[in-house]
Amino acid sequence: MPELPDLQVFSKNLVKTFVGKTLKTVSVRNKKKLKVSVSKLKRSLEGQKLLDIRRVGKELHFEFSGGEILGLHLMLRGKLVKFEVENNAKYTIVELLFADDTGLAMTDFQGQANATLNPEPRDAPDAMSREMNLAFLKDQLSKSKAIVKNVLLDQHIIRGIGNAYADEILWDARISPFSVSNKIPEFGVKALLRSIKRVLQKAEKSILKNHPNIISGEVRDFMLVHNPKTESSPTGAPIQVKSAGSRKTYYTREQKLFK
DNA sequence: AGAAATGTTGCGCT
DNA sequence: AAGCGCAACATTTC
Repeated sequence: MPELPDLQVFSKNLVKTFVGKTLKTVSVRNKKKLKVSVSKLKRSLEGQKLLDIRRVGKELHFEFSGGEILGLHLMLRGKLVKFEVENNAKYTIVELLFADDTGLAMTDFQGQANATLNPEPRDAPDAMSREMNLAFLKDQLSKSKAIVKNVLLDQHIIRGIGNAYADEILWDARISPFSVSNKIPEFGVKALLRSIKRVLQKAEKSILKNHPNIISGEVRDFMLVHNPKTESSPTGAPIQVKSAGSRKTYYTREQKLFK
């Protein structure tokens, strides 16, 4: 559910509540997606101090004093819930209980949200990182015949952009989501890069301002085109919708189609 | 009360 | 063979 800007704000808010605390117990209520044994997870993390929480792509990384990292991925419907002493949330996947009896649970009624111990570092740069620059984007687009929206969404190429923000970014850059990646000229790639950074940065600021303590859910009321309640873009063009499965692409004729 | 929404994986088709 | 489209995940929330 949440996308990069939401997760970025969650990580900041979680830092305020939990960093510096010592983990008393980690409990796994649903181990379908857990790739290590529960005993190894407990051995690695329990008794360790939480040093930092960072967003990496669409994951949240909890860094502990022993050097181990717990990665949480909320997938489509995962939620984070704070609790005291006892976690009564339904559909809990994992729960962290700290020494002061405050805790954090990750829940998901679909059972898709997952936890990883020491997630593998990936080559693909985070959308907000310095490595995500013009040279990189140009290179990636030049070697792909896929439509540009699919490149933005491909977590093996760029980490962190989801369906809704991909539409917002492409509208901001005035590039059609159906443009063929290797046909986009340099000025288009530049615009796209600027829009990636601008749209994500603006969204993060807005979420932080309007939902200063949020650690769950998603905020998308400010979205300009990826928004079923809106009929036209700020510049007056009717918004078109194309469905692919259950996911939708929102766009307008203002966006240039390179093919 | 029925539709809609988000991400990832894996499979089949072109 | 790269790239697309779909199904599955299974319940909540609007």
